[in-house]
Amino acid sequence: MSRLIIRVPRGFDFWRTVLSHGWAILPPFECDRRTRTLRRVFRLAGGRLVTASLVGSAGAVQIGTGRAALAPAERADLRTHVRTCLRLDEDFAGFHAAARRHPQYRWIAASGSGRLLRAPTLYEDVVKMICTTNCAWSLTEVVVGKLVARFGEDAGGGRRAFPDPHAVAQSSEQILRSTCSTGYRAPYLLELSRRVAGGELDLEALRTSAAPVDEVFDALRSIKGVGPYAAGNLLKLLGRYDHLGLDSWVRAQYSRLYARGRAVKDAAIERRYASLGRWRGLFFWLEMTRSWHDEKFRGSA
DNA sequence: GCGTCCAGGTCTACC
DNA sequence: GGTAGACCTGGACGC
Repeated sequence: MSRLIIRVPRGFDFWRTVLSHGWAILPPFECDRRTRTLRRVFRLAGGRLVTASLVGSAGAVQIGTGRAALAPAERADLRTHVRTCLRLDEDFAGFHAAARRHPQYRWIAASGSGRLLRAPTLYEDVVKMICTTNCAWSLTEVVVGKLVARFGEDAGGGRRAFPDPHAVAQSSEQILRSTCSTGYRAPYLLELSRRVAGGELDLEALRTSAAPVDEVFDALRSIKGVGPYAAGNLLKLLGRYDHLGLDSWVRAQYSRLYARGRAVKDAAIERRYASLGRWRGLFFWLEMTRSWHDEKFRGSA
């Protein structure tokens, strides 16, 4: 059995990162709460597909690949993918220092919160984010599951990779609608996949871009189907936390927390977090989901 | 079982 | 710049 170990930054909490938002239960991610294992198919350099199981331990993340023996270059590639997904190379010291300056946010630093799980590629994150728009979470699960089942390459053992943009690009609106329940999002997903597959849109470059956040936001907004909500939340997966990424769920949560259930204008929510600077989107998300996390972690920290 | 209504972001047309 | 309506699906509800 092949096993790799990755050392993690001090204060890193594997399970809190896994459950930081809904990505962990969207295929090809699989989340086993009983064993606290995150599993998925990774596409390594050279195109080989490997199913890896990730488990947190003291100061490290252990990666198991079953019987698959990996070449040195493949091991290095897998490590890179895992580091990307778990945000291990992102520095949260500034964020936690900022959290400690606010009594109501000290729990964030104390719990090591802040890392939001992401996919190995921004293409996968964008596809999934489009699939969260204008529908219930249950439909998001259905659509992503069908996309992976229909277009994801078979990795053996009943598992599939996330679809390569070329595979989706060769499809059609009609097929996406009829086999993946994408509805009116079909042309958006098709156009996105064709632009990425054709090299016109270099999404991965945005992950390392030093451009001002507004430029990156505009680049994301140029993708059909990506509006303010989707772009704001994709920015968080790029390590830019300047936007709140408001949707109906967080609006409702905010109104429950601060307005006794009454509706609150977006501008008022924005004003409340404006003083938190470039981290405001992350403060906002963690605050809105705090009770959600407490339920998930109760008695199991 | 069937029909109707509604919620959920984004796009487009229009003012 | 702001607003209204369309887009599509699944769930809730009434019959």
